Amino acid sequence: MVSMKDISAVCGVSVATVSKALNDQSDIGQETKKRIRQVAEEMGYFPNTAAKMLKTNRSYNIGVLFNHEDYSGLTHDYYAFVLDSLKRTVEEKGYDITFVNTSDRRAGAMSYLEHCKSRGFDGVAIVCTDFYSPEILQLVRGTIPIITLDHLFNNVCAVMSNNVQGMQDLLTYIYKKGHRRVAYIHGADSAVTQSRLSSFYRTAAQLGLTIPDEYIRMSPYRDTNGAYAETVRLLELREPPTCILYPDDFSAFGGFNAIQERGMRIPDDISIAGYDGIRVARHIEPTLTTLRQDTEELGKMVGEKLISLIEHPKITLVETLVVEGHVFEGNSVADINVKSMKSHIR
Amino acid sequence: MVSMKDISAVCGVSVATVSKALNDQSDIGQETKKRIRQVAEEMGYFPNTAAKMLKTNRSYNIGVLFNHEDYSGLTHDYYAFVLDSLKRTVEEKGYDITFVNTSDRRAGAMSYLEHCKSRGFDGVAIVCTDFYSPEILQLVRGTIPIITLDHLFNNVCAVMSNNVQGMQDLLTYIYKKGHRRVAYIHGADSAVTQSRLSSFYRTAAQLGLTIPDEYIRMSPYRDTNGAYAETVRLLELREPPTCILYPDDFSAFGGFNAIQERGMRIPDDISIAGYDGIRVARHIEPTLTTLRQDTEELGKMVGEKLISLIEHPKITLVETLVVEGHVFEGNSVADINVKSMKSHIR
DNA sequence: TGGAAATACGAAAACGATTAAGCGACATGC
DNA sequence: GCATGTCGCTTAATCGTTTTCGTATTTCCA
Repeated sequence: MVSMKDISAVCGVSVATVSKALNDQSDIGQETKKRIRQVAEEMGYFPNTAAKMLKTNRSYNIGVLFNHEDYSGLTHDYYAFVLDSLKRTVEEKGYDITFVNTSDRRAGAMSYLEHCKSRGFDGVAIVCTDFYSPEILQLVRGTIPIITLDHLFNNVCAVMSNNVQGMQDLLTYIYKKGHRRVAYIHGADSAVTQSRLSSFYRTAAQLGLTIPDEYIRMSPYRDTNGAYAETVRLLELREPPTCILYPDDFSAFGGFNAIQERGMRIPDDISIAGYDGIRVARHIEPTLTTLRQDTEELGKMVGEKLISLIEHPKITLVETLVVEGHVFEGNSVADINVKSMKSHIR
Repeated sequence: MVSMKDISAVCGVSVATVSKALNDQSDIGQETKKRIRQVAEEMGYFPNTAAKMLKTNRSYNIGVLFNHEDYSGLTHDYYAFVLDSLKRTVEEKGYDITFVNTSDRRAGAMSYLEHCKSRGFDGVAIVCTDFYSPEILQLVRGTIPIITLDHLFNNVCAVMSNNVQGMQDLLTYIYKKGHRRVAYIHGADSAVTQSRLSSFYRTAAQLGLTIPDEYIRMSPYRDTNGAYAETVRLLELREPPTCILYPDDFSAFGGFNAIQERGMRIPDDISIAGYDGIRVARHIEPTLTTLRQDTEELGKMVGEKLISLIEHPKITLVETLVVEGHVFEGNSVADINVKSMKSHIR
């Protein structure tokens, strides 16, 4: 690898001058600068990142924390799309992305925070993990700029998909379609689940819906079998719902199957709705009505805010950025309004 | 950050000694080593990766090349699962993963190879990209250990999903189910496509199947609309196929919809099969018969071979590792054997 | 007991960059 | 005419490690 020393030798100047020329510093002659840059170009020079890091304490490298263990991480459409958008956003600004090592559990391995400091990450995006683990707490309390996705820590920047508004929009949409008996199979306990669930209750109350307790069930996220089982139980009620909400689109497929196996049709006999807006939901028949989260925007926000935190720490607000989703209108929710029936007839 | 110098001061030894103690070198006393290690632990020491890299030319960092532009990259189930497995594999061995920056197209930005050298990657896994681009060629010809997924370069290690065997197994399975009129909508031209297509023809010949030209169609990977359109054309043939193979599971959904919209049922009226074995294929009804690629094994192979290439360059063979997939038997392919009809009746 | 070998440690150079301080030459101001 | 300022460059220190080589001390054996 050609270094500044090599260039300085060729140009007959000191390495300091080369450094200044390449970094566009002020105290250098136009002529010299031009010549040095040209020679550097010809010799195929590129900087040694390690040396630069050592001296400047800047890595132009961002850590991304993705935990697999209990979470689906990378293989979850939602996170994959957010990461994809995040990657493009920061790469365009000259940053690279490195995963925070979460699998090295050998003796003497470093904690997340230590690992991040050791690698010299300029900032860390915590995307998908157990936010209550001690290691994560240590990390967010450290001195590295941090941003979280879909979780709030005190005094830490966060990007959140608006689950409250999302659930409200989705339920309101369903209400407007004429549904009055709406069941909600929610996911396992988490901040996200709580937002959605309380929004569900509040919106139902505002709309004047009464939700019997047996309409509220739990099934872990992305567990099609669980969703299947809960769907069966809902269908067996004396007064079954006319519409079922699922924790996510994936779970909705479980419900989908339970319903079809009993010879019922969607949406004619019963309506369903998912959450997330994963691709395949738009490509099956009937297309799934769901709350589509804006993963492109979420990833972009995470990246831009984190870089702002890194580059302008003083003037960057510690705040929570909220990204809106929107109802994706598939055809899994039937319109059962009397009004609309009439209009159909007319 | 506490450095070796700090530790040396506390212990009253030189930094050289500290370095040796922490790196388990030979020429150091047992007593001193123990003491230094203990102090290091107490002071919360961890190494400065940049300094270490600078000195040793080892980064314990692996570059992963994922291009989004025309390829679905991260958001493609297949690649996401491979990456997930790769990540776990290398992290357990103490390596981190950094994406090769493919989005920085600003003036003066580095080529892939320069970027990799600049970051000091110990090795690079080329997972998903346009393998024919000049930048990629420059990269594989460089001096960094390289491994590719699903593409062969001369003198470069590769991990391949066995597309030849896979297609053979899939078609044979379908044949055994009694199908004699099998259509294949293949993906856009690539090494993978060619393997599958030639395997399809060869297997068909071996089985004594005659495949009319109009049964072979093209639709880009993961293009549901394209698959939809081609399916319609196949269904409109004077003698339509009894089974249609798709480029991938996602495309199969396009066919799925085309078929259902025409009031035909799967598999009673027509059979379909996908390729890849993405999750959702197992969770819709009818479950999709497909060739499931072993993403877990693929990612593991990529990681292990690359690390072997890095750590034992002399004794590591430059070879192509082939990973077998297997037919996932859903219920989208009907058994139309006379024999089995009989056995049904019996 | 003397000398060779083994052992434990330190001094210093190096990796490739950045940057503060300094220095000569020349122009400017009063 | 002398202090002052500006420009363009060099010198040298520094970031935190690793590693070579040298040296002092101990051990071992003839």
